[in-house]
Amino acid sequence: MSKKCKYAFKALAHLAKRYPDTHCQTAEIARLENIPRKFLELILLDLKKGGFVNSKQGAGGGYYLVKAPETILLGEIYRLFDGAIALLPCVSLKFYEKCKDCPDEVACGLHRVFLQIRDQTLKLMLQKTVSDIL
Amino acid sequence: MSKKCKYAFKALAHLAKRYPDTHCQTAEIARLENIPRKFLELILLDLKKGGFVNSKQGAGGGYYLVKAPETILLGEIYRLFDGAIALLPCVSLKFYEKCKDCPDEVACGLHRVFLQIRDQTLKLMLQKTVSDIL
DNA sequence: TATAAATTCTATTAAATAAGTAGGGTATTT
DNA sequence: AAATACCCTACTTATTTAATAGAATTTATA
Repeated sequence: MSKKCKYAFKALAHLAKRYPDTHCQTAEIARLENIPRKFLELILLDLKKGGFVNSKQGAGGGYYLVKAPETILLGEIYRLFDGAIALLPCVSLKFYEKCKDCPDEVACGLHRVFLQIRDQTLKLMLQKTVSDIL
Repeated sequence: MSKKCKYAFKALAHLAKRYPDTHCQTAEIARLENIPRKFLELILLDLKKGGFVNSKQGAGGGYYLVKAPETILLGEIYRLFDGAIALLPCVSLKFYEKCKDCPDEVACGLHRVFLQIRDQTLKLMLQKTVSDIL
């Protein structure tokens, strides 16, 4: 997992603690969660584009969760920042790509095993939510 | 998974088909498995250093498995080429690193979830062997 | 014993990705 | 009007990935 993705999880967890009452500023999140401030700004912007958070500009503004913490699946966030959950593109659901070197996917033993691994990882990632990491 | 690691799996599977009778040359493996030849050479060298294959130099030489296919765990190979199986360094068994930004690992919600994911991935990776990808 | 075949070793390279940093623009409150 | 805080684009630096190149070494065999 990239640091960007990890920081995103931590930022969401931070916002979840305040949900739904109030909002937080990037400077506060950055300080309390030990995330470089300018880097965090980019991350929160991505989370906003993804529809997970919203913001208020100007003095006294800040970020807040749009959805309840228990409705934000960890897998969705992972995909937003790091792409495929699968270890091989040919077993990916959302980022599928055919292997150039593999003539027959159905007969491929690697495909079979890493599909199993993807299945169980995906199951947990789509079952666990932001409220599970508080 | 890096291509290097995927190619390593495919090369091992190729050698496993001949085990224990005969050996294969890199040129043959490269051609039949669609792997760049010179790249494959480096990979086989790493597998040799890792103790999984052995080689015979000179005309008529080649590579062959040292261990039976069913004793080569996919997780070992993965670690040799791509390092940690875990998605976070702080939940890695063999490549553990403390998170600089996290004050308390035990209380960390991310740690908890990604430890679960690591556990189930590790279980499959150390249970499946080269003979499972033939 | 020369030659061809095959592995071994070292170095280099091009492209992509990761992890930030910088600086100004825009909106809002006081 | 000034301060605050998000918004946006660009840039940088280091690392990793996926090879490629070429020569050295070893071995079988003709």
